[in-house]
Amino acid sequence: MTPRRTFKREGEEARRAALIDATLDCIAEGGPQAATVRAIAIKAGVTPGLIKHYFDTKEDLVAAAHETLMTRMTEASAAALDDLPADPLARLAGFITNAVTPPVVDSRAMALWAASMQLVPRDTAMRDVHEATYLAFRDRLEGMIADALRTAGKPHDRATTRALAIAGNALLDGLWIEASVLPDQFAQGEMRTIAIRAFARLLDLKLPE
Amino acid sequence: MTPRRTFKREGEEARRAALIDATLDCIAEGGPQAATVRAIAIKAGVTPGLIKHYFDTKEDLVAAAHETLMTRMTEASAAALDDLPADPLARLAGFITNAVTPPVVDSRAMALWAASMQLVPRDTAMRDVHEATYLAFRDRLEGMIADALRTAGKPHDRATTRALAIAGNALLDGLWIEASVLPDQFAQGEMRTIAIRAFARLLDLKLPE
DNA sequence: GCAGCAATTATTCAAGTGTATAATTTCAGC
DNA sequence: GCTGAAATTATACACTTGAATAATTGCTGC
Repeated sequence: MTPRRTFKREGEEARRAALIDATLDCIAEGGPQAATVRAIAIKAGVTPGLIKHYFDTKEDLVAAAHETLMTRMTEASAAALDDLPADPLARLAGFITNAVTPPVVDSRAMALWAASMQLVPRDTAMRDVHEATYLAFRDRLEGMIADALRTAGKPHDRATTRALAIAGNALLDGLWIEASVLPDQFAQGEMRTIAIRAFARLLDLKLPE
Repeated sequence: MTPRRTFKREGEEARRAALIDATLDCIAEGGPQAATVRAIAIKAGVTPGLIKHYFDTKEDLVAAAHETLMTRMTEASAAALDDLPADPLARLAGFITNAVTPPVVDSRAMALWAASMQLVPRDTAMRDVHEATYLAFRDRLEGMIADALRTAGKPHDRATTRALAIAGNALLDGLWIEASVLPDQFAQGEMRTIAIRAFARLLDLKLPE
């Protein structure tokens, strides 16, 4: 008889995290259909049965994975804030740069994001997560836009900053997508320049390039 | 014995189109995993075996479906051009409006688009299709931007119009996504106003609202 | 060190998957 | 009307899927 495979006990949190990471890896590499319980288990270094132990159903695991993904994206953009300068104009410029250059720009991240977006229209829970994530990012951008406008002595009422944040957010999203998916279409540093100048014209401000 | 199901012969083109439409319906409703040969066949009103007759493999059918989807999106934006006014500023404004309002804004279309985007990073054929589609749309936008700038007597060299087209395209994409996915976040007509004003500031032009 | 519990693996199962092949039916050309 | 070829259906199959259950193992508290 082949001996039963040896194993080590990990904490619940570690195992759940490992399974979620494995799920995201599978989806990134082969799409949702590649994220089978067996493939996930192998990538997590575990047998399929364990999934059932930590998640009632595979659907639960996939949902947890998508929620984790969105949370991480939000946290990543928040963490980058700490390294930005205090001056509102430089701060906004740094924020924009981060959004349209690696490592935020990344084809794997964009594939995962697309997988999540696909679920949003038909899954209420996913829509709620997306809505919260979207608004959190946009609100942060709106705050920085308001600060930048105030510094420059420009009007910055709520109606104006809201509209500019919606447009600015859309601009960053669109640039992020294309930079991630068609990197060869853009020269080194071109995206950054385009993004900064577009924001400068959008806000009618001089932003440090 | 239950009698064998009666059928009618359709032309090859009609059947292929029906199968492709059925595939897109399945993906839109339940994601790629819902697009099984049986589900597709039922929706197309045929039996699963027929798929094999028109497509060597299911993968071929799915690939054809995605290519058709992208082609249709391009054609839809091209068709709308014919109904636009000739005046460059009004024409650009109309083009922008189309991109951020129904029927172009549509959650089903956005779910399908997300499904395609997910494939792009790991499927060269899909990337080629996406790249061609993206450039076709962007070039069209660049032409309209150049016309609008010329009309207004503003500089419109290639380097400038290229950067503005990349940014404008990203802006429209981002707004289209959010309008499609979170329609409740925006008041009636708000997206249109935001898009027009954002373009006006981006190009430093007065666009008809 | 040992008892017992929970974590983990192994095994099993029914349902669903894509595809290949055989059996029929439609329809165009004569 | 026949006939033959092509379109379509029906059937079969091997494999994968998610889940449920049983068997074992690692570990904590004593």
